[in-house]
Formats: sequence, structure tokens, C-alpha cells
Amino acid sequence: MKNVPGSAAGPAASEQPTERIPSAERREQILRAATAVFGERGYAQATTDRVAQAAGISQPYVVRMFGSKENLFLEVLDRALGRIMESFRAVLADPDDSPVGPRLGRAYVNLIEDRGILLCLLQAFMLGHDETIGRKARQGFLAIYRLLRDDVGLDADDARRFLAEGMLINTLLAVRMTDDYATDVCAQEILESAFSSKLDLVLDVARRDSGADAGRPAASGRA
Amino acid sequence: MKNVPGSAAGPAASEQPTERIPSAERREQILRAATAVFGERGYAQATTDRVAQAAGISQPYVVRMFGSKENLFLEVLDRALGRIMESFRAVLADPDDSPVGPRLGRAYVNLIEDRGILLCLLQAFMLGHDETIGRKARQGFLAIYRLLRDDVGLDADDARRFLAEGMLINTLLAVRMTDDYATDVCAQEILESAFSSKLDLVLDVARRDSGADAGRPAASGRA
DNA sequence: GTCTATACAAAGATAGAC
DNA sequence: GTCTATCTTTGTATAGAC
Repeated sequence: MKNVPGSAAGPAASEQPTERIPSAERREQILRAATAVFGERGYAQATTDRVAQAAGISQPYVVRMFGSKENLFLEVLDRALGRIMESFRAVLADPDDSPVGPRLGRAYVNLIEDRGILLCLLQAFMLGHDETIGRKARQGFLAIYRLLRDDVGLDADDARRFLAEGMLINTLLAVRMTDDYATDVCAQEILESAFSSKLDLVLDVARRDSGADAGRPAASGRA
Repeated sequence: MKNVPGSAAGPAASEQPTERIPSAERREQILRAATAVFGERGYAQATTDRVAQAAGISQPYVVRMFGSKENLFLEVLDRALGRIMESFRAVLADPDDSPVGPRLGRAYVNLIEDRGILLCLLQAFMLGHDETIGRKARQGFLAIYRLLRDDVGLDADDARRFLAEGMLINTLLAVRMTDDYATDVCAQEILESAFSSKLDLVLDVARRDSGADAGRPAASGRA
């Protein structure tokens, strides 16, 4: 039972044999799906087939459009880095007078709404041993560091501390610490400490994403 | 060209068809090899065959001894957590009067000599989506947190900060930031900031491990 | 622009000999 | 205690039709 074009199972006869949409749009759709899948399972455990299912298209088409799984991941990584930098720059541009640190932190956590962005970053960092991906991952890390140093104006210690908190956040998300929020006081404590005002958002998103294991189409609107 | 028992390629006719050693010892040997491989490639990308090569035995034997790859990883994770806790407890037991924080930090970084221990931990954290491994990973994380809170006596904020620095360290190791140490000032700066007095050790270990890609036997002594 | 069919490689696991 | 041979599944990628 793979992804069926216009077969039964559906509540009537409506699903066209996959809409024919412009490749640019399709690209973005696939990237979005791939980000969720790579973020959740990691590069190696993510399959092009799961990405395809999440995007609602066939596996060969995913490969066709991006050339290879590795290439797809590289584009996903690029996109994720872009979102992060963009998000930080938006904070810097905002004429708010409260301290930047916390504002950047909140902006970072807000990115969890964009499913998989943060996790893909961490997944990429885990691939340092890979010739191609590793290099790009290091570049990405350093690009963020430079932004903190040069554009935000943090000193080396503050930049390190900021990144450290970011890595902790990534880790808590990756290990799904929210699963233990309700049953373990320590889990609760560290989550509150790490996310503070953004904890509700994190818990909401975790609830939303759980069950909807990135893989098959996210229950599209039209039923 | 797999791992050959007593074939050619060797500098003479010496290598016995793999020594017959007691299973307890072999177990430890495999766990050590597996820690290096899992740490470097991650759970999914690590193959039982690479572990076997690193341990100098056949692939089926690895599976035979641990039942499955998943089980092997779980034991590796257990062992890694044990080493960390043990190492922290040793610091607490040490009648040194300098502040505990930095001493714990140095003890943590010292663990990189035990190849893969730190990385396996992070790799496990990345597997939160996995029913079995994810649960154990969360437990491990929380066990460390409790040790910091209860045994070390840190408050929630300090414990969080300590863990955050630890996650940054893990990430820097995983992404192999040391590869850029010589060529990128930012890489140099953040490595110095994150590892401070232990940077030399880190660079040494990186040099030692590079090239010796965990996979084939680590150039055993007798040539 | 998108699919079906399929070739091909990799990897985990099992059987059974030594 | 340890290996060789091998089954089986899964997953990437290609060919070619619609």
C-alpha cells in the first residue's frame, strides 16, 4: 500500500493522479518534506521514499529532481541555514530596545514551527566525518558564529554561551525530552530552564508533530 | 578484500586465523570498536561489518554475540553513560579545593581519549524518535542531570549551563571543527573558547584519530 | 512534470561447518 | 569461539512510458 494516485481508499473519487504543478513550487514542497524527514530520522535513516511520501509524490521523482539523496540533503541544509540567518537578521533589524540575547534566543526557538529546520542543522553537524556534508556543516556553523560576533557584536565568550544554549535546545528537541515532561520532574525542570517563556510553544509543537511521524502525507485539508 | 585470516598481504606468515579469546574479553573488545564506529558514523550509518573490521573479527560474529545491531548499540550506550558518570563521581570524590564546575568540565573533555564515548552519547540523543533507543537516551540524559543537581549540588540554572557547554563540546567534536583550526580564525577562536586548557589534548586526539577512520583494525602493534 | 517497473548494491541476520 | 556462505530486505538510482 504505497501512495496511490487516484485509487480507492479515498472517501470518494476526487484525488487526481497527483496535480501537475510547476517545478519551482514542487521543489519547495519536497524540500519542506525532506526537512521534516531528515530532521526526524537523520541523514542515513531517512529514505528518499519517506520524503516522497511526505511530499505526496513518487520516490523516483524525488531523486530525479535533486539528482541524489546527498544533494537533496545539501539543499535542505542550505535552506535551513538560510532560515536561521534570516531570522537572526530580522531580530537585529527590529527596533526593539530590550537586550538582543534573549530576543535572538526566542527567535531561534520560534523556528521549531518550521518543522525540522533546527533538527536538520544538528543532523548535519553530526556528519562531520562526511567529506562533502561535513565541510558544509562546518561552514554553516562558522557562518552563524560570525553573525553573532560581527553583526550582533557579541564577544567570544558570549557567542560561545549563546551557541551552547542553542546546542542544548537542539539536543533536547532531538532526544524528545518533551515526551517525559509530564512524568519526570527533572525533564520538566530542564525544559523550563532551557525554553522558559517559549516552553508552551515547544510543548504544543511536540504534541502537534507526534503521531504525525514524518513520512506519509500530513493529512491534507480536503477530506 | 575483507579481513583475511591467515592469508597473504601480511608481511610474512604469522597471523593466526584470529585468536581464540574468552568471550568476556571479546565482548569488551567489540564494545570498544563499536563505540568508535557508532560515534563516528552514527547509528544508522554504522554497519556491523565496520564494527567487525575494527574489532578484527567477522561480521556475523558481532551479530551473534550481541543478538542485533540495536542491542549492540544499547550496550555501547550503557557503557558510555557508565564511563561518564564514573568519571564525574571520581571528580567529586577527589579532595581538590578548586571549584567543581571546571574540574567536571575537564574530566568530561578527558573522555575523548576513550574514542567515541562522547560522540555515541550525542548520537543516541539524536535518536529520540526511536522507541527503544530514544527512551534509554532520555533516561541517560536525565541521569546525568540528576547527578549534577543532587550529587554535585548545582542549581537548575548552573546545571543547564553545564549541560549546554557539554552539548556544544559534543557538537564541535562531531562536526570536526578541529579540521578548520589551522585555516579559519573563527574556528580557532571558538575551539579555544570551548576547550580552553584542554584544547591541546583535543587537537592531539583529532590528529591521532584522523586517517584511522574507525572501520578497519587500528594498525595493531606487531608488524 | 510525474509515474511504474526494475536493476543493483548494501547491510543485517541465519545456518551450519570447523 | 569463530568463520564462510548465503538468504532477504531495503533503499538508491535509472529507464522509459504517459
